[in-house]
Amino acid sequence: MAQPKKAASIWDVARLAGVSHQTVSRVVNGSPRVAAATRDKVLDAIAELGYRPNRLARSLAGGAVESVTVLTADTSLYGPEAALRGIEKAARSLDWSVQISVLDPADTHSDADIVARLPRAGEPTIIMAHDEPGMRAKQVLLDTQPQAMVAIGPYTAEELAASPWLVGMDDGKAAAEATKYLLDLGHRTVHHLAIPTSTGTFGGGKAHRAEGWARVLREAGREVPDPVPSGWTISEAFKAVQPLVADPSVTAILCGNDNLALGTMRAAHLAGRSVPGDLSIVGFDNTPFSAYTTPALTTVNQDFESVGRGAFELLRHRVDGSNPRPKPSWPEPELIVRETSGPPRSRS
Amino acid sequence: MAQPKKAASIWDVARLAGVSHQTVSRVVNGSPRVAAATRDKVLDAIAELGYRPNRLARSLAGGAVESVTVLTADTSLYGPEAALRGIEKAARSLDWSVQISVLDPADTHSDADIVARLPRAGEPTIIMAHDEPGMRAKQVLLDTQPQAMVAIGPYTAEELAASPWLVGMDDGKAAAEATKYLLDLGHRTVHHLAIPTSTGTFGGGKAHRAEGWARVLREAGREVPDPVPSGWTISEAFKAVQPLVADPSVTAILCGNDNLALGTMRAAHLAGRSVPGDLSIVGFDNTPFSAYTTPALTTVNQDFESVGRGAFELLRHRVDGSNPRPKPSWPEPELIVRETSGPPRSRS
DNA sequence: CCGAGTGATGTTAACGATCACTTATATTAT
DNA sequence: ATAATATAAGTGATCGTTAACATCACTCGG
Repeated sequence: MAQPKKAASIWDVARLAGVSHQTVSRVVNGSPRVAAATRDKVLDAIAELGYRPNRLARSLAGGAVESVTVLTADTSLYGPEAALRGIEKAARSLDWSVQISVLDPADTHSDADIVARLPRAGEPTIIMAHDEPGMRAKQVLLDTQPQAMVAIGPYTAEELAASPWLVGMDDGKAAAEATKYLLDLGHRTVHHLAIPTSTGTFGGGKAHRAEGWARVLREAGREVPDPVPSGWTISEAFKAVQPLVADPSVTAILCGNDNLALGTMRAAHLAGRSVPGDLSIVGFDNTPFSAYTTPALTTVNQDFESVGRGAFELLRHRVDGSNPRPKPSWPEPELIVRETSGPPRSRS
Repeated sequence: MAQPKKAASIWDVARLAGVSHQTVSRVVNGSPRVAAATRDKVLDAIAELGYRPNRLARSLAGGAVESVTVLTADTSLYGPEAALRGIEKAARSLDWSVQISVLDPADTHSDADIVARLPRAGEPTIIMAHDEPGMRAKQVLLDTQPQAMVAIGPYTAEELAASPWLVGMDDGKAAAEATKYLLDLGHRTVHHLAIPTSTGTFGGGKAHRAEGWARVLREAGREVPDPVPSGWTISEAFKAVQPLVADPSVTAILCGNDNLALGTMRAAHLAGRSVPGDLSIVGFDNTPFSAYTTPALTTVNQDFESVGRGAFELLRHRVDGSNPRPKPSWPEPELIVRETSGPPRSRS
């Protein structure tokens, strides 16, 4: 039944309580310099008017910042989605608000476009830098407001050392482990169905997972087959992986993520190849569905939610330096062996 | 290399261009009352300083609103996530910004807590009202700022007529169709693995999908088995559905969403029941993975993204009345028959 | 040749808060 | 009693923008 008139401001509260607006501000912000009696009067007035501070005005006036903007390209991907969840949780616990803005890979964003996403100059920002638009945005903000940005992405130890604004996991190492596991199982080599690289064009930019995989094969003296490029979606993977499942000499495929693995399983099934008998499949990310496919997917667990939280903490540190520089702290990627991987069928 | 000094304001631009700040404002907002020469001067100054308007200040000053807050309980669910994507796209195309705030089902939010999520009183808000916290938030905002809120949720025709702030799909009808389909296939009855109801306690609140299912069974004069309550996650479904898959008299299960269906498929597999031979399974939502499970899941497609876009348009209409009252326009839910459903094995 | 109309700018006052001071009152020390 | 010091509350400026109104220089019709 509230009249849709207009919200109460700090002045309305002050008038009703018979004090100055500044005193109201003190009460709202929990200043100790206010008499108990006055505080109660103000609190009553606040309750009666249903007053609540306008955050916009607050941050305009130079109060606490209390907001983060997340720039991401693909919210339907499990990784970014989980990381976003982590950011949101961490932010909420401190009463920060979270804005999201999606970078559409379809349209080309000028640098100005990207910056225009932010509600104001210097807005604290977290970028999901796992693909081309994300990398682009990362670069723009790095040039514009390096102190108020953090990027989430895969990294190598050297990259992390060089980039105090980077948070993420060592994808290369995780991929290496998974590859080693398959080799130890007795596979002659391991094929790779790869997620798009950060530059969009395969072979161009960084591809941490692919690099880790290739390194292990090289070190083991095995043949390094050409990685097969795929898009992010299951259906793209399904199409891309066809030549691999059709080739009986392929006995193990490391997939760039669980979506790709699911597409691969389906393709293998339709091609009449049994998993893991004829073909071992390993995914990446430990997406919720991966434990419930049949056969259940062997994959690499990644705690994206913790990474998101870590990114938020780092950002907070960089923006106001209040909290101590947080150390990245989350479980290392870990191989979870389920049912889609096994030794190759002994040949001849 | 930008000095992290401080962002340029409209005054800085004005000074550099040798005009008043208001003229800059006119240029920025595309007012026609500005001489071409002046406009150019201002534009140059803007470019030189890298100026961009501060949205906070803008909306404080009574400018266009340009922001929506989305209140949701579970971003990991496909429906809300897709709807959020739709909202974000629609918002972005109009240069609105999107805030999200997650209602944690774990903690109990007081009404004040919920309102405190909003950056300011009267903030345009979209609520995902598919569970208890969402319904609660819906009610609070309905009391507080009915003009600036829209809820997304399942509805029946009557509910929609009564609630000009509601957007969503007719889940009951969709569930009815799926049930009818299974009955037509020859199943004696259809069991139901149900998502949590909007009040959290099963049997309490609305459960549109369950109602549609039950109605069809009743109308067909079939036995209406007790629906089996499940949580939202695959693992909860896997546990909850055990009695159903263990019972050989159960030949068809309508699942409240595709996650539950996946859990059911897995449970059926482990129980040694073949799908669809021994057991038909139908899901809900047409989650991306559903086409790629083996066997591929029969499910009900829902265009959540369009619903999200519709919610945004409706909100915009309600907030400023500028655009015409949008009519809900998106595809009806549609049954997609794939491989998990078929006629029951002829008994005896 | 002058008042009205028009187009391009400038001026001032919000918007809703915080911050840095200043002032008034109460308490304590000398 | 008086100065020194806390403590409580008020005043005014400020943040970056927009809205509303004021001003100024022209042009035009009578």
